[in-house]
Amino acid sequence: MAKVIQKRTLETRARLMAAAESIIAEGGFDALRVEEVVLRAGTAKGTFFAHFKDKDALMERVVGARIDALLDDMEAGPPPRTIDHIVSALTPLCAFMESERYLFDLILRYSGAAAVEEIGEIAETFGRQQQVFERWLTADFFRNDVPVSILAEGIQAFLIQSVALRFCALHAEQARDDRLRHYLAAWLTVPSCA
Amino acid sequence: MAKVIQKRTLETRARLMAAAESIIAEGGFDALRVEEVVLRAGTAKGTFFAHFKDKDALMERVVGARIDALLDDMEAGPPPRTIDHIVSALTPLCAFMESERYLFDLILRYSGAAAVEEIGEIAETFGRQQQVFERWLTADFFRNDVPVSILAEGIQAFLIQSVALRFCALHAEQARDDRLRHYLAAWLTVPSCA
DNA sequence: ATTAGTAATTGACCGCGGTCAATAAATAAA
DNA sequence: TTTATTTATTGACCGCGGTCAATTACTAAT
Repeated sequence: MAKVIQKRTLETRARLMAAAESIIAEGGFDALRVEEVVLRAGTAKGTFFAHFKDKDALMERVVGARIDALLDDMEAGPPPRTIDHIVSALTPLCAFMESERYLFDLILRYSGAAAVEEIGEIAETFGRQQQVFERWLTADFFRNDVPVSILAEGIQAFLIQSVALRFCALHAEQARDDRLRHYLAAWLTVPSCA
Repeated sequence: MAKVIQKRTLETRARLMAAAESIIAEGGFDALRVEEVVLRAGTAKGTFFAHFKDKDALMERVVGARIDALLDDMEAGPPPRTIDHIVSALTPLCAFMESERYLFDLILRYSGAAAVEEIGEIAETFGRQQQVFERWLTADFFRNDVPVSILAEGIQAFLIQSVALRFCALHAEQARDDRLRHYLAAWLTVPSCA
């Protein structure tokens, strides 16, 4: 009862993915149109939806892969020892999320899995992110009066907040790194008892 | 050069708003269709877009008004003195944002003003929220080693995080209030020096 | 009243994501 | 090979948000 995957299927999917990547490379995520994808891939529109549940499912694939690559980099290095280290370790991920408004909204929308049975790629990356942060925090360079899981979730919250405020006309002038540094300094360290 | 506003105009807009409210009352924000709005209001489709820039502009009006009402309640009482007070003061707002996935995404998308010249209703409510939090924090029941503006932004971030994780299959089991309480306890108080 | 000028309304039309019954291609059974 | 069954592909069609040139309703000037 092994589900037979035809070679044709894989080829078609690869063509669709390649078409999508080329469109994104040219005009960004926001510019992707399903009709343009199938045009470049040389298939009918219906074929697209036979391979992907909807347009967002394709987006999740592409975006998930990008974020995974960024997380690979984060995991590669040693745990950061200072707030500044953390901020600079987070910079590539922030920059990616900030690169397009459409992208940021998409990531937020899928950061939580809608259903347990099918957790999307983007939601997976948020789970991974959580693990990376927890590893950083167990290295014991920061406060330990609060469970690392809570601290890690806080980093996630502040990361999103920092990026979100960059899209906000009321706060856009402030540098993202600065803001994030202030948040994390207050979140991850405890004022010395004088 | 005062722009003359015809009575007809106000009536039409009122009918559109009333139609929208009735649809939302019946099926939630997610169920609103522009075609259904104009049908109930007895106008043509084009009329809708003469009164609102797009569908989301109407949504902003309605949602903005609801959030404003909730903020009125928050402002009415005295500043909360404990974490538990804060959490319960935030509960109605959280419950509203959590009531519909579509609504939550909408609020996030418009929480930051896209352009300075036209700040939407929802973005306004986030500015007001900030002010309310800052007032709470200047009452001096919580940590004061960090500027109140930063602390207030943190509350906002944790509030959103708490609601977001409720929509997340990976974390949905935990109560929202509990999570928020843990965040805020770690954020707003400083461990005593023993 | 008549006319000129402005503001509001209309509905046919478009873009684009998504559906589905019909068809074709691949695979397994005879 | 032929037939039966599963799997992939197709494109006409739909839903719904949004546009715009044409039309109608209103207001002010003569």
